[in-house]
Amino acid sequence: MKSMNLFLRNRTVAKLSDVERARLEQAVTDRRRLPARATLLERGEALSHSTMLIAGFMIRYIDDLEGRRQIVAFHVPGDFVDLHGYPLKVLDHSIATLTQAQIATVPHAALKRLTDNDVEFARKLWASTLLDASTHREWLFRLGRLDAAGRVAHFLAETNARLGAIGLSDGTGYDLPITQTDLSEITGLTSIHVNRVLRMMREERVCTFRSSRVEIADLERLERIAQFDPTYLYLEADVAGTQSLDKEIRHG
Amino acid sequence: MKSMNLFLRNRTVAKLSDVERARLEQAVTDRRRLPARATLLERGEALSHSTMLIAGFMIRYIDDLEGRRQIVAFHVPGDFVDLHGYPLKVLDHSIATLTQAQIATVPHAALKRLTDNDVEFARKLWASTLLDASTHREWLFRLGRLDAAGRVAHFLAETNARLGAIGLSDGTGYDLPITQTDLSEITGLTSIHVNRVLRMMREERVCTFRSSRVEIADLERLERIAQFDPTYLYLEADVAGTQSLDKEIRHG
DNA sequence: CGACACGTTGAGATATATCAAACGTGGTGG
DNA sequence: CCACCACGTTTGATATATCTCAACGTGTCG
Repeated sequence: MKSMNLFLRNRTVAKLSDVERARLEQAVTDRRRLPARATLLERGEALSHSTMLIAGFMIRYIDDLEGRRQIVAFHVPGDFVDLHGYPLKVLDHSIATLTQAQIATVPHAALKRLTDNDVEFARKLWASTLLDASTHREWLFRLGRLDAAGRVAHFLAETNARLGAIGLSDGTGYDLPITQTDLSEITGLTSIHVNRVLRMMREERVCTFRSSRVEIADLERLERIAQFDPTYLYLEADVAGTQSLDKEIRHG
Repeated sequence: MKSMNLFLRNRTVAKLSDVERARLEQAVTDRRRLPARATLLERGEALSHSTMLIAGFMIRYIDDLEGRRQIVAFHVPGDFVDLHGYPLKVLDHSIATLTQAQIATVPHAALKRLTDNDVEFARKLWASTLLDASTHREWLFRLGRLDAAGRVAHFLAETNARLGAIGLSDGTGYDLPITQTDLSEITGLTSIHVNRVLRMMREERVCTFRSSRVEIADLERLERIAQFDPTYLYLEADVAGTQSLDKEIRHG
């Protein structure tokens, strides 16, 4: 599989041309497989290349004093996991795999070469890092304004939409081989409480999360519980099985 | 006052040269004053220019279904409030003033002109938007892992450090003309609980927040309660009155 | 088969929210 | 200059969501 096939797939901003995609592809110097739950980068390390996720799931996280981690980003195939490390040079967080993963590496020198000659391309890469920032903001909304059920539902709805955009969800379910503890580190809850929320969702026939798979029984209700409005993902309108709320509701 | 004087002041990344600063200054087409609590931009609006905050405080926020807002970013003088609107074109959140504010406007056409001819400068602007993303991530940590006292303390410690970098805090106190309700919308708490936390901080002689002013009695304790580690701000080492934790503690 | 990681459940503790009311205080109009 | 109003702050009593601790269940893999 080409590494860059999924990058910015079905996004409304920063759409890459075939030429740009090919150039990025050529800049890949290394492809490899990472085991599950492996740390790729520690907070504070200097970077000389960036990582494209081709298959599997990765996270970015920050630890507190007791070593409990807060996951601040969740990555799906096609995500340029640490492209922001190119302009920033040092990262303020760590990066790890959640599942076994396949990655491709692009040296910063190559990115420099590509962007020095092509302002438009540089602007697209810039925009792609801002999509991550947009997702950060929605996560802030999630943690600051939603209760436990809303947070879990929001993550499941968001992941459904993102996976839909890359062909890994048809809107009725998707594979998600992560633990309830991972989910708790994403949602700022305890794994025990996540478990109770999941039971409630199962009993209420909203969705199930069992043996590494999410089955969505009632997408509309899931997204309502989550107050999910996919605007922030900048996805093409027809992508994914997302019902989405009538925009007026949220904007009203 | 020159609009761009404070932009990226005392940051370790994306430091601007005098020439770059002057060019940005020349790109300013408009300066004006905004009243307190005025909305500058609504989520979803298309943008043709970006806003530099010169004086006062502004926020970016997302509303939930009941119209309660979650503040996702807090801006101090010298911040390019919506530079990310240049590559993104449409924003996923709203922007408003908290206090009376003074702003300068830079048209996107001018930004295009400046960056088309200067790749290095473009990369710096890119990096500056990534500093915001870094702050978003720390806020996720704050909401996901800290209790009420920690969250309030974290915001006060962060603001102390950021204001220190632009000469508006000497580490013992600073002006912060916002309400406890604003604070609650930043920290994801109720204003009543924020009030109780503030009382505790006052009684414990950590800091006071009264009549629009923060007085820090014990910065080290404030930062410990907040688990505050300013790495994510990418500030010059000697700036601000921040004590900061020994890095080893947090990284361990 | 046993070990280990992950999931599930219950009982009780605790942090934070909610509801209600009183208290400043600065600004405005009479 | 006073009276009043609006807004923000403060406090108390009570409700509730989530956490903590502890135990038990279940599937997978060596």
